[in-house]
Amino acid sequence: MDIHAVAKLAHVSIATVSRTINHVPTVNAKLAKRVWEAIRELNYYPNTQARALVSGRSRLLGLIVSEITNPFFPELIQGFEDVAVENGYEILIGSTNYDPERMQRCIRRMVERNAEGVAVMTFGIEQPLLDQLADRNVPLVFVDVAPNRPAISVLKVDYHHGIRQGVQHLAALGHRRIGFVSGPLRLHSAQSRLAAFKKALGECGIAVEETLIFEGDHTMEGGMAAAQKMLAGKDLPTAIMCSNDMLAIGVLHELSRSGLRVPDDISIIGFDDIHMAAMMIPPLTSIQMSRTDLASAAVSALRGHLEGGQKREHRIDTRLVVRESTGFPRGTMSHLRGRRETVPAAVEPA
Amino acid sequence: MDIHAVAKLAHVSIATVSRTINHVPTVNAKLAKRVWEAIRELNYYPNTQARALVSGRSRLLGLIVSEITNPFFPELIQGFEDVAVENGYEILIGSTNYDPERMQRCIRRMVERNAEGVAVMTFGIEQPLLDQLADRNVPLVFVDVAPNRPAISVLKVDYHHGIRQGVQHLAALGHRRIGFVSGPLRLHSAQSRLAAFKKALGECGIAVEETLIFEGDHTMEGGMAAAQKMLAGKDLPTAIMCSNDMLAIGVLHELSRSGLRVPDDISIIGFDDIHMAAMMIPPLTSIQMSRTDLASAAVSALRGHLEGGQKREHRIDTRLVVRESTGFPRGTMSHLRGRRETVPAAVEPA
DNA sequence: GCCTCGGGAGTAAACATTTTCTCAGGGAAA
DNA sequence: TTTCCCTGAGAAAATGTTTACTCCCGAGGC
Repeated sequence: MDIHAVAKLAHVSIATVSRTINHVPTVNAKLAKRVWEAIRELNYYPNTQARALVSGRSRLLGLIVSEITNPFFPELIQGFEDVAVENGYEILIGSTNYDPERMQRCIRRMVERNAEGVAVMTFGIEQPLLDQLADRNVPLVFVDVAPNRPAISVLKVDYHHGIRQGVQHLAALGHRRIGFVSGPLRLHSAQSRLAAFKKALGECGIAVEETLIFEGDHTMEGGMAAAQKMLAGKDLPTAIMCSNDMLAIGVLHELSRSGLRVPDDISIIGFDDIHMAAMMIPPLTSIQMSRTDLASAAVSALRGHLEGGQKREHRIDTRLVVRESTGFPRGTMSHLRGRRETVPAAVEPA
Repeated sequence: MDIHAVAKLAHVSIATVSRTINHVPTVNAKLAKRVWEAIRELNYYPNTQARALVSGRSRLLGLIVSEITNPFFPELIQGFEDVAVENGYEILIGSTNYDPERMQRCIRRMVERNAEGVAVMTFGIEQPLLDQLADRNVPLVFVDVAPNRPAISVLKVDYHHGIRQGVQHLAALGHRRIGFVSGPLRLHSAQSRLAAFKKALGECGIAVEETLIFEGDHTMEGGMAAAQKMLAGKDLPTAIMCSNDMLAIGVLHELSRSGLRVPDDISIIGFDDIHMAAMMIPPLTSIQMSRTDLASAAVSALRGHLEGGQKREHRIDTRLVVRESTGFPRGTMSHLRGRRETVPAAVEPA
């Protein structure tokens, strides 16, 4: 069931079969028809490794994410896969779990399998590890920040836009003490989000209070831990912004365990707007960063490098999605409670 | 940077390099050392496609899941990947989204890439589509049910055990009207879960009421829709069991939107025990089906076919994990509320 | 001392393609 | 009619491995 069988059945040479399969235009229509019929009849599939070997093109794109169990990433992977497959590429997934050793193995696998391009969506680079890829001139895409070399693109996320919308939303509701649960600050994206938050506070005329800023780790457990620390402090914030939705879910959970109500006692805003956010109780106000945009920008950046185009920088927007985890701060405008104009009415306790 | 370069640098033949890499024991230790040094110095990686081409082994395992955005599957993928990589395999992921056309493409990709084995974890087979794989004698693993052919294994999930525990738990709390939100009934696994539920009801001496059984689709939206239908009925159940956690989360969300409290008004039990279940408000009582067990059973079944072992059937356990979404039915034993002995005290509203 | 056996290393074939040459044949121009 | 060019198809080289086969050399047995 190789190309020779097809050639024999179609009474042509193997070269003609190959050309037919690859849609080389010089092949005679009549022969091509015979070839396609033979292919169908034999149920023939070209051998990918042989193709890759001789052509030097694996048609494989790598995607390295930090944590496949964070729902943000499956949504991203889905989009990435769809766009990649659409363009005739297969994808290779690696999940690092923030572990440099796993990262190392992922990269090794990408190199071994000859991935033609790799998207590193871990939101934080481990520079030395990636040299193996960069040294081989494998096109790369990063998020936020990237070494400045040829064949490397960056997806610049405009954290500031969405986060400012979030802070403005809180400020408009009357919040002045706004806490922040950050991601691990060694991650560039976590730093950017925190910086955007501080900047937005300034723009709203609110002073930054370092005691209201907690470092988490982008997991639900991290959110719980941060909330516990926060609750242990004496002067609670009236609203908390989180560096991602998983943190927000953890915070929400911990507040609920402590008997605090969201948004009546404390408002919460997440980041990413994962699908699950809308299902939380209360549904989580969050800052959306489109996974499909991110995915298609990543693929198109890689394709750019591979197929001649370029455009080294892509911009990704963020925007606030208001749901029911944000409301007026406790004690203010309480007579209006339940009649908020900016958010749909939450389910109030009986 | 191919094997010849290494051979040259180490002053040996390419065959010796190949043997060294593959740990063929006959190679002289001294030469092997020279080879390894050369490999390190050149930073050489063997070309996977060439290896695969000549050896006929791609060292690729396929994993087809129904929906990568359902958190159950990333957890499964994680486990599968870990075990596969541990055994020197790479994985190829396909997500069908319950769409036969996508399934078709997934299978085609698996065949084209020469996957050595494929785990079909869609919890429901599309028989004719899989013939392409079966015809090529690719070892397969299914969940619950599989065509009886050589090189095909089944992972039999013992739904009944966990579901019975769940029903018993509810019955012990005093529930007699227990609803069920099933998955899509064309999926074998959804049918099995429903059947196990009915059987367990019988064992607890509770009659099956068909009007309390709703068909969902294993998504949160499906759970919401089912809950809406349920709420539209006149005689509400006091507890609801769901065919997976996503449904349960949807139901929880919809009940909350309607002002009903869980577990005070209605108890809920999910299935799968995804990580997120513990973070819901209230934390979801669920029936655990271990992803890591499933993953390692799948890989070991495939390896069995590939490397000579066999064992065609693996058993997967399920067990109840009690959290706070289950409690006494409304109106009964209300004097005991807050003093349940079987469940940790829930956070009661003030 | 010679022959045989075997350990260990090298040579070359095989794997299934793509792609560059090469060549045949036909049509058009001189 | 001859020559040139062009179209289209086949032959063969090349891709980077693994592995069967060969070969050399040393040791041991007769």
